[in-house]
Amino acid sequence: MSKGTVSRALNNYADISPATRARVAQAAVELGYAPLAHAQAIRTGRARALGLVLQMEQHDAQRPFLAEFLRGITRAASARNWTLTVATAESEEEGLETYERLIAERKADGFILPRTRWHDPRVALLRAAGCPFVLFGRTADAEAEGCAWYDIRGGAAMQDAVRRLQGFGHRRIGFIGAAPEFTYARKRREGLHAALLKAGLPTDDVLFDEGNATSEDGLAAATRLLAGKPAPTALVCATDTLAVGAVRALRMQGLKPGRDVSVIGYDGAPEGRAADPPLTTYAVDQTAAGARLADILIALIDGTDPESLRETAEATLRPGGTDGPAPQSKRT
Amino acid sequence: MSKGTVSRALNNYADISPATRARVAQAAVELGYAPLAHAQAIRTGRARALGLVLQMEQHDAQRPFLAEFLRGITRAASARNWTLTVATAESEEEGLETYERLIAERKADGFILPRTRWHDPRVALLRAAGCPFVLFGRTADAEAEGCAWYDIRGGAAMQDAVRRLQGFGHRRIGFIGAAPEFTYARKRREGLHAALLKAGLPTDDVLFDEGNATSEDGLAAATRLLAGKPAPTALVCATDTLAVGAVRALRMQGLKPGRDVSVIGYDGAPEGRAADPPLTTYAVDQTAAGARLADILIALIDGTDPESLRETAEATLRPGGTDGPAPQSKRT
DNA sequence: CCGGTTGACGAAACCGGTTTCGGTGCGGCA
DNA sequence: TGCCGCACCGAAACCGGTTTCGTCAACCGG
Repeated sequence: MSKGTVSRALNNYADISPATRARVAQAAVELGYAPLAHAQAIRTGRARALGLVLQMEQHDAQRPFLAEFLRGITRAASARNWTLTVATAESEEEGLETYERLIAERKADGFILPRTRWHDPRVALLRAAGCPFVLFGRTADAEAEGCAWYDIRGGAAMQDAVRRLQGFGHRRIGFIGAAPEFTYARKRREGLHAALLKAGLPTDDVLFDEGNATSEDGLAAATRLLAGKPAPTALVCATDTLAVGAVRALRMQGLKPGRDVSVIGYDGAPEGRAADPPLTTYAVDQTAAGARLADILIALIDGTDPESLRETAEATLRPGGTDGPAPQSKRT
Repeated sequence: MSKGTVSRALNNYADISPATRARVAQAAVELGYAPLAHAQAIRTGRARALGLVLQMEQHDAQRPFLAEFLRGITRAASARNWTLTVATAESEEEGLETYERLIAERKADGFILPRTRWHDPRVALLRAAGCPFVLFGRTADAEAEGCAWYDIRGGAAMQDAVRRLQGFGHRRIGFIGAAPEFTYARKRREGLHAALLKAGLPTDDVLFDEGNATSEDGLAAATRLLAGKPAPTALVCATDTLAVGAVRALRMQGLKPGRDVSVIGYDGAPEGRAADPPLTTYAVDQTAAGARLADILIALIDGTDPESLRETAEATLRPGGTDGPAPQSKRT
């Protein structure tokens, strides 16, 4: 039997009789034969590999759920017999070089772009290289540029947080935000701001403390916000990492989270769940996100129209013990 | 110029004149040319890809430092122009199947085996397939089987912990261990036991609580140990995750970590560093480990003798606030 | 001045698949 | 019976590199 026949049989070509196809499949199992991925790639141009470049910034908010994220990607990928190629970079320049190298060597057929920035240089690079990619989050002009994306509507979660806190009787709500060049930070801040406006609650600039990353940043920001007069009775945080720091700030001031001051986080990070009391947060399903991103990217590589590959999902409230009714007596 | 010449020029063959070599290199830069990795692989048999299969057990102690570990691997790999292929598996069976698939398709030239078990089925599988691999940790017969490895001497850290606690005046030291089928758990337990014996301190069975994984397990184990009579004045934990739970157990009993009971962890996990007070722990440099593992594996694939590719490193003490002098008054 | 080496490169085989193309055998129809 | 068309499969080109082999020119010593 010629190798051409074998190849067509394994690839389900129409001009192979069912009998032959079965015989080939049988023999493949017996011999433990599987076509070498790179030998296929040379002709098809498909390495059947997704690419993921992790930018290891000093305080990578993504680290706690990296494992879940990878799990989602690789599960979806291997279901279609694809694999994941991971690279890391210490800086933005190195990151861009890494994309170029992976594209040039064709180590990956397309990329998942985590932690999108509002103006993201990776988009221009990949577009120029003609390399497919899917955004986790969006950029300022993702729509106009015809990008595919998967986005968790963090703004909606912030609105829900405001509703929840308002229901608890809170009126003065502070925000501990992250670096606004990241889309997620920007969207969460905008969502909170809009919700406060809509609810008729104060939106003083002094209530918004942005540019934070680490737990220590969260502690410092909470300390600043609580020093305001009047002080907010609730703090909404852009990430759980920040929220953990904020809770620690409360403790240092002898305040009880959930009673004296409410704290709500975002992410659903393990350190929040394990904290005492557990953090009230809007949890993101990172496994599902990774899986959908992989599916979208593979569809994109297979030629699907990017405009039809845009999905959003919601973060879901995971009530903990760090929020509750606003204190009646005015604290000073 | 023929493509054969170009290939030899780029691969530094001896029979290419320096002038031609320079001209080719120049042209490659100008045209932005880089050989397609899979096209090279077809002839050389090298995909220049390392493989890493993560077994996503329910409570994967490795998750907190996965990012650092990946960083180390990919940094070392890309320095030699290799990449990393990552896969995940939900169970051991699925893990073994994943190795087989990756080997059959030659998506990876070799594997890094994290979280080695004392009797590890992956070794037999990879050995049978003739696929190079390096162990992070060792197996029972790694030496006899001629395996390459990189190992952090957790047993030595445990010995150091005993010395440290003995210096603080502790005599009755408990151990919160992990599942003993994992090499790291076994070695840490053995190290502690040996050190206690050597120091002439008690080694009652009741002082050893094994098979724990999560922070909740650590809490429960600490509660059990502290209920013993006489109760230990110090707890050494196989992982920081367990130690965090142990500290919480102390708090629930109104005991102050570092004063009433000392707790020492192992790993150097971020949740321990960020805890209050910061956890005293033996920190492992996961980035360095990943980097060395990658270097070793590449050397192995290039044909170096495995027996010469065995390295060990030490965990380093990172003093925190959870240990200190033994309480003078006998607690009941 | 000439034969033999050697250095440097081109030509072509090769890697293991995919895809195109052409041919064979068979059945159906006139 | 003869012709056509179709289903099916083998042969060969092709993908983009690597590696082997052979050739040619220059250079060397005698």
